[in-house]
Amino acid sequence: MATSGPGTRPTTIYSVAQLAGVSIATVSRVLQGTGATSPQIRAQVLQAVEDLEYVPRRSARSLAVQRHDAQGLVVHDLTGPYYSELLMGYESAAAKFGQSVIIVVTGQREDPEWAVRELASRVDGLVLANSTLPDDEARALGRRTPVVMLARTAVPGCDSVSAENAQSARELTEHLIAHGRRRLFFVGDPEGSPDVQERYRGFTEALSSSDASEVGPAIRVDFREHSGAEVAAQVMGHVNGPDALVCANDELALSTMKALQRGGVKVPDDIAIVGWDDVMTARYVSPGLTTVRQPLFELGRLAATRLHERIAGAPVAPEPRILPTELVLRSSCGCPETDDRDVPWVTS
Amino acid sequence: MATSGPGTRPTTIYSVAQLAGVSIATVSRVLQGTGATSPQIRAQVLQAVEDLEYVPRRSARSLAVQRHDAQGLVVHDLTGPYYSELLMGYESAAAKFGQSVIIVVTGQREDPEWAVRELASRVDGLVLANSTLPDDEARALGRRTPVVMLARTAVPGCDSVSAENAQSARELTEHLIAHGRRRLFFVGDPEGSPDVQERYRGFTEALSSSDASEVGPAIRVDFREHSGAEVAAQVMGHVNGPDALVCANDELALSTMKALQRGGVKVPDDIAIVGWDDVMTARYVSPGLTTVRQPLFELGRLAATRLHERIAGAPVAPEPRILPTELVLRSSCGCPETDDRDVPWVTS
DNA sequence: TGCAGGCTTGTAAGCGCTTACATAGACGGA
DNA sequence: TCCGTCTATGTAAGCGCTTACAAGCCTGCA
Repeated sequence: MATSGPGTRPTTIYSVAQLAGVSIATVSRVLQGTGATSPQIRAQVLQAVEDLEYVPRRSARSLAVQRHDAQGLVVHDLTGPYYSELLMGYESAAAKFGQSVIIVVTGQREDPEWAVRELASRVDGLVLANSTLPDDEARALGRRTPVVMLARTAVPGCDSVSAENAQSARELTEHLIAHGRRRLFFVGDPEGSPDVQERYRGFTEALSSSDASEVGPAIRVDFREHSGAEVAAQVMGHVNGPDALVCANDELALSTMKALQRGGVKVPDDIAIVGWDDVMTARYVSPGLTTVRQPLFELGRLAATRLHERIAGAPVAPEPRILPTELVLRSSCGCPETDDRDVPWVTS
Repeated sequence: MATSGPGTRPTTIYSVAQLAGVSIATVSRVLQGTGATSPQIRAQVLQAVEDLEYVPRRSARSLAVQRHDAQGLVVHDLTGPYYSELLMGYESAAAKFGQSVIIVVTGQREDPEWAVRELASRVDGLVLANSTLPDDEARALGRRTPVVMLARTAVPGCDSVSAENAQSARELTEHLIAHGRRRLFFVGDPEGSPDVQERYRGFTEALSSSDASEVGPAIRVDFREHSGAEVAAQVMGHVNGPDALVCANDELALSTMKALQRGGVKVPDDIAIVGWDDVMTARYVSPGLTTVRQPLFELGRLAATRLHERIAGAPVAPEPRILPTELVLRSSCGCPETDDRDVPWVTS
């Protein structure tokens, strides 16, 4: 029974109070459940609320209680499977705390810093993913509002959650060496993101602590799919090229693999290829792509949870929280064809 | 030079006014650019704003101007590549209008309707994707605030944007018939979403206007990857099984294809398979998956734009806005191996 | 010199909600 | 019967911002 049509004044706490024959304070108390109220009055108020389809204005409440019940999530882009799952985890945790999430994608913004400041004024705290804001800006923000860093180098005064990178890179590299590979190259630009930087670090560490080969410079390309052709061309041009490629992510690994295969290179016989993220395609291509699975949903959830705690008054955690990752061995590294555990097309 | 530390009172328009030696009205006018201000005063104010790192409280402004400069986006889940791109398009358009976007994922909510009502109280309008709220609830919402329906059957009083489905389904089906296929089955549950319902309609229309075969019932399974094995088992059980499968989306098509291949069925020789969405995997598998590409980014952008117009006062569009889709022919339908236009691993 | 009229700035009244405090009954014990 | 106490409700003061309106100042013209 909405009495509010176009032109009618919107229903406020005053309309409800009037209809229920009580004061606005009483309405507020009934709705908040704060303060004692007689069952009689409560019923009247709730009835009026229902009749008018009353929903309190968020902005008025925020102004009064100095709280938004909302968290901000700032990411650079949303492409790839990476973010949808992260976002799911984030949103689901935030929902449990009764928090809304406002999302800002800085990638295409003309003025990211302004966007984030603006965001900060409508939330109780924010999560900053990598490649969104420079560290000093982040730190400044962290002084005024709770901030959690996501998959990015720790900043003093801010919490930090991320997935483990260097260790898995080391394992992956050692695994390739165990397969007899000796000329390993890293593909992707370590400057591009802290994640990749860590992966590159793990890669070089594993390499230099073995007698496999000298550590060559990384093949610096953009992380996106279109770089594959470029990498393949570069690799096939070598006289004594690599026999293994550690790629910064799966998109890069997959497109490189395809381009090499089209060029007549055999994977993994001639060149082994591995990546990061375990995207859906990784288990559909042939050979299956060996990669590293990140707990993305969990990462999102953790970020939301930590931010919520901070908003509730918890102190900044002294240590960054780092989630373990998991090697997924398929056959692009030289392992025998997968036995199909955990692939969805097999009934178990 | 943030003078605000923990414990200090937060900076408000009053602090700025005081520091600049003017009234709060003047500060507001300078910041809004409304009303004439002398260059002298303006400079003082801006200086103070900078010194204090002042950002106006959003809630106070919203309360005063009765506007949030925010849009709500309600989706059922975020899995798959579908939503990340849609979201990118949405966010980028909204950003251009100076709008924030607050996102609610109803999938795991205990009370979606409450969540959406709550959302409605902190935004100027909302976009409702399919499978989020029942129609009557949506319509009720549409009476009180601008609402745009996304990829969902039109609701009177609400705008509606979606991608074309029936037509492409018809084309896809006719294409398979032209390949000589005669026993075509649809895979996926038409009840599951309006999109799929439309696709099924196109499928049956094409079939009944040809002399290919009778229209069999759809193989009703969940849209997710794990259904592939089930479909394959069902299909291989037939004595005179299908020679073509039109799957409701790519995930289903891909997992079914894999499962069939593992069962010794040749694609496309024994059975042709097609899907919808053109996910990344579709161009990496062998044979390449014939599918339908939807303009997701554009769809997101359109939804944001339409909502913005509605918020600005435009009337509800009488007709739903339907974006065209595009057939992507690869070889799972029986076409010869793709010539690799538009695949990223080929330098052009 | 006086005053109309155009600028610039200040004053103050909201916007809708929460909440500290005041107030009015109801009840029980002295 | 009176008063202290407790409970249920109302009153009113904000929260930080915008904006209609008032007020002051300066310019230029009669």
